[in-house]
Amino acid sequence: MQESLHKWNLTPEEAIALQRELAQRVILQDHVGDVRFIAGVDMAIRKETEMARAAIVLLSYPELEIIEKHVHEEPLRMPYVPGLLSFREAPSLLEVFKKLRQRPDLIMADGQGIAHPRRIGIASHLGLWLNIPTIGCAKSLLVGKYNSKELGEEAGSWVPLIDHGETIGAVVRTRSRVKPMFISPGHLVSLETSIRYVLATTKGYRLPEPTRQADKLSKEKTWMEPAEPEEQQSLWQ
DNA sequence: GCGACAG
DNA sequence: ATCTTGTCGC
Repeated sequence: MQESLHKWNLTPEEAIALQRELAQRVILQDHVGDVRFIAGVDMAIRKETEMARAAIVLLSYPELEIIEKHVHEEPLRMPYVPGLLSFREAPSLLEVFKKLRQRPDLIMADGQGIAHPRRIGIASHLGLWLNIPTIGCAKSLLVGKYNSKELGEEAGSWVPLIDHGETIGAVVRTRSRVKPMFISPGHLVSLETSIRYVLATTKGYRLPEPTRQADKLSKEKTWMEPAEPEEQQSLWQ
């Protein structure tokens, strides 16, 4: 069962205050046991219908074979606000997580872990809610700086991502001569272990398999029929 | 005041 | 994130 940490329909000010509280609970030491199952989560949006589709894929490890895949569709709840992504996407991701029959030992999310202004990106937030180790696998930078000249062009090379003197993640070349990924611990995992699992689950593509498969599933063309206008409602306006 | 800004 | 066709390269 998921313990309800808090409600989700908050104002931006309330959400930021909540993040400051929750960030204090994030654990950056490894509490990763035997890893046999890794889940990847992602969400796609259909602008015209304002529908969201959350997707989760469970892979075996180290084989990386797909064991389960599920989606959950619902109307968008919140607009996108930089720094508050989890309030837009996490509720849907938690819903689709409920469909898993096998509890994952590790979760990889599309977005930041602690590489966030308040050190609680969507991966950290999900980890706290589920009490499962999580890793943030973002395709672009939110905060922090890094030495791009020191980042090698070959797959596997990485440099630390630093914000105000604090190491908050790593910029990782998952594929040779391709734009790097921005990796950061979410919850219950160290940066070193985060990098290790990202590289161990990357199979010739820029995105590691868990996130790549979830991304693919979320974007599949077949969507549910749009709801009739009278049963549509914007929950944030 | 001016940019920057996960997805 | 989404919109949107072809195209260059391994």
